[in-house]
Amino acid sequence: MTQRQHEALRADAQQNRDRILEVAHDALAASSDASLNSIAKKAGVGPGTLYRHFPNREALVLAVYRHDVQRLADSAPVLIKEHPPLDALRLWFGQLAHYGRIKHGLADVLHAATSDGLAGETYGPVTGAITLLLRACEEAGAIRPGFDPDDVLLVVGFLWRIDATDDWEARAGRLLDLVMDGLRTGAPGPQT
Amino acid sequence: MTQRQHEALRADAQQNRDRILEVAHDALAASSDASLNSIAKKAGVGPGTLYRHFPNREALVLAVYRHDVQRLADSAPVLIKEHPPLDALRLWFGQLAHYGRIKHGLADVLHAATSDGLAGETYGPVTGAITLLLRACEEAGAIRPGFDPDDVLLVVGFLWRIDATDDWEARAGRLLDLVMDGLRTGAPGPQT
DNA sequence: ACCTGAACACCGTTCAAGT
DNA sequence: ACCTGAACACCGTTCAAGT
Repeated sequence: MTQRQHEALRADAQQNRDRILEVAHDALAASSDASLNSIAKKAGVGPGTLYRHFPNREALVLAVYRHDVQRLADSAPVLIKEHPPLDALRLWFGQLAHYGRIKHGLADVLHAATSDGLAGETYGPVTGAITLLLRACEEAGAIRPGFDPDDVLLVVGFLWRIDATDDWEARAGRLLDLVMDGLRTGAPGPQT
Repeated sequence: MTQRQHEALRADAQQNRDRILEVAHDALAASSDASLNSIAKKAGVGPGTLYRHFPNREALVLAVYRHDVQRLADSAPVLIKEHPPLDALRLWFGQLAHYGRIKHGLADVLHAATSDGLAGETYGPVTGAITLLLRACEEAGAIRPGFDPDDVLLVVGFLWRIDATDDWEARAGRLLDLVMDGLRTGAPGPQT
């Protein structure tokens, strides 16, 4: 279960790193804007130690959710195998929705990561999954070709901004349908 | 040009209020997360004075952008008169995009205001404008009926999250087309 | 190599004291 | 009735000093 991150950290450093991630995971789940100082304190390390491992909040959050993001991304090919492409896409969006709701802190970070160069690291798999799903749909002739995965993710970003009312699932469903309809073949070109 | 906000503030209070709004407008345009303390200082008032007029950041931002929001809302009926409904909707989205880009600080606040009860005050006109546009489109048979204005605004929220690259207009255009296609009549019901 | 924790500049927010 | 500005608890971040 222990992971060698960069290669051969000193034993105590590795312990600190793991402990910080563990604490951060809980703290961020409880409140997505938990302060770094408070996380450090809960982890029993000085603030300097936290900053040594994670130079900024974004780096920490990305590290915390790395595994979850990977799991989400990995589900894409599975869905494609088990469902028609369009259904797979829609189902994956559904997972994305639930995912983004629980790990609430991730939303902003994901977007921030898009614009910066560091897409490849943690955020890349998400783009990869969308690419895969879009391609499958294209090949089946179910959606119009030429959509950019990042664009699609940007549009679907509303999922993270639906408030936690009790009908959020219905709302998310309706809005996902709206987007799906926009992606589909059959929507006309320009004008009425 | 001076506005009686709540009714009969004392003269110096009114001056302070105006001055704060003026400074805040510039400061927020320069950096959407300018601190309230720094705004108070630039306005030449103590922090307490700022808090007396605006109990929190949200209240200040809403007050600052009140007029701009109103102007945006007012353009909706004009567009409807001058264009076919679907074009009007699309054009209005375009204005919303430009608007949201310049007054960058407003984006989050708008969303925050949606969930809280205070929609009516500053945010209401936006919903009103969308309602108007959607209704015109429905009556022309151009879009499917039953869309919730808040839902539409939520989806279109990606406009505020497109980064300020030089092709953002093209990107925004593509994504708006996507949404428009989802709204249109002609998009099939369920399934491939 | 790595950790500690005091320290810095700053944040939002409050409130006694003034006029 | 309104304003001032010191004060509080906290934030992110740094860095000398320790082991």
